[in-house]
Amino acid sequence: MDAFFASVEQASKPSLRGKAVVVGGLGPRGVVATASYEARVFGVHSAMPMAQARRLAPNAAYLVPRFGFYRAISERVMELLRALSPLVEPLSLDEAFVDLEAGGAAWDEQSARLVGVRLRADIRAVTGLTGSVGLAASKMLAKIASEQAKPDGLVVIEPGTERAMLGPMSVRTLPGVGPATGDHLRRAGITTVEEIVEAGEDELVRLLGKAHGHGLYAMALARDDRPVVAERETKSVSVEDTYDVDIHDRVRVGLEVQRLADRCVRRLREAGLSGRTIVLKVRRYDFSTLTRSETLRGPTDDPGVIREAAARLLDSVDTTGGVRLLGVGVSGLADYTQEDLFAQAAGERAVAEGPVEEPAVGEAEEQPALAERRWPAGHDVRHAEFGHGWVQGSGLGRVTVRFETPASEPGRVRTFRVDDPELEPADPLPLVLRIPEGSGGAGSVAAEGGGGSRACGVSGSG
DNA sequence: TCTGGGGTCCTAAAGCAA
DNA sequence: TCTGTTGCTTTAGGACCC
Repeated sequence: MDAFFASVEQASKPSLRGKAVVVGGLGPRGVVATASYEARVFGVHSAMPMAQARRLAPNAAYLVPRFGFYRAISERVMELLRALSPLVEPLSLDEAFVDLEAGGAAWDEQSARLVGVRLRADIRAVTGLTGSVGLAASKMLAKIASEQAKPDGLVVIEPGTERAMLGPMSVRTLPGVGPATGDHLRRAGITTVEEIVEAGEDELVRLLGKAHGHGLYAMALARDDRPVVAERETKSVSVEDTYDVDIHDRVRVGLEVQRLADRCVRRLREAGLSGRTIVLKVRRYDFSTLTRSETLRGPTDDPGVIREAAARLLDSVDTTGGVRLLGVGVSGLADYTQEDLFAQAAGERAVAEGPVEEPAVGEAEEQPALAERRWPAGHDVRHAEFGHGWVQGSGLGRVTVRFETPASEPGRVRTFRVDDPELEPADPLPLVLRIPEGSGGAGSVAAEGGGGSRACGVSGSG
């Protein structure tokens, strides 16, 4: 999907269409999650500190992400993909690989192109948004193709043309080459893909180590046989918070770690998981980051156990000078707990006395709502008199609302007191009024398998 | 006003057992 | 018994991705 978060906001807010829109954390330490193409013109891009974005594009609209809404839209797109093939590998809310050959949806370039064209039309019909499609014989190439297709395009990399295409491209094009590896290679005089090939496999391994070296050399030769895998098991669950100002008070640090442990447990339980290894993450005032971990004898999802482990780990870290981020995570996951095993053993002797109700973890303490927290920029609201709108900004006891809907003309702005009884938070409205019947033609493309594996990337964000 | 949050994978060191 | 090798597990850190 193209500039996904920003595009969703533009689709639901007519007054923002064609305008610079930046979605991300709005606090003093926020970063950009997605910038609309209009905002990118000013040099704003994802992962950029919000403060810098505001300097570059002071007149852009700045909104907080609405993940629940994005997830719902993402799910509709994923459904379209799953109609093409059972092998769909989501990479994020806005990107996925599809193995078209496995789905019998396509077997040669012509049929694949047809599928891509139809898919893009279906995405538009179902979500009102644009998506880009890259078609190629491997995941790496499909991904590169989809990058080239953005925004709102379709690119096919024809078999046989891969090496010539990759050769002059930057090493940074290849998956797994980020800033650090890019620098490393540049210092060795390697800046393009063909220079990787010229350097040779041994040199790459010498420079980058075994796994990375072999892997990158193969990619440079356009060799990539990684399969599209539909169901990948979660390996870890974690939560973390960056604080608006550094925390110096050791007692407060301890309390935050307990809260994070509880949040982590909640997530763990929602996923029906438990884990053996507890990880504490601390980012200090100077941005230096350290982790401490402890592995238990068996997996647990017990809030007390995880809280205690996190507290023990905190004992071993020096927080003088202040901390800017704290995190708690659990890995070594299982879908049972040590206690289950004991219970099972016990259950073989005695009949269960009925389920023991664990006290719900850490609920109750929903913050007494700073007015600004109640009216996050970009979130939908409903006013008894003026109808549906969204928060344009809030502060100083006021909240400014623009009244418009996805289907309306750009609307008018009005300002209210934050405690105005006529105003209440609302759910997002659907972006398209009518979902076309039978769009997508689920499973309607029949075919037998064919030549090389064929991956199709639907991609965006960038 | 410098630098989010949720993940994955790899490496290296150290301890331990065979 | 001493020494060296190998391999597994735990821990810590780093790079990368969206």
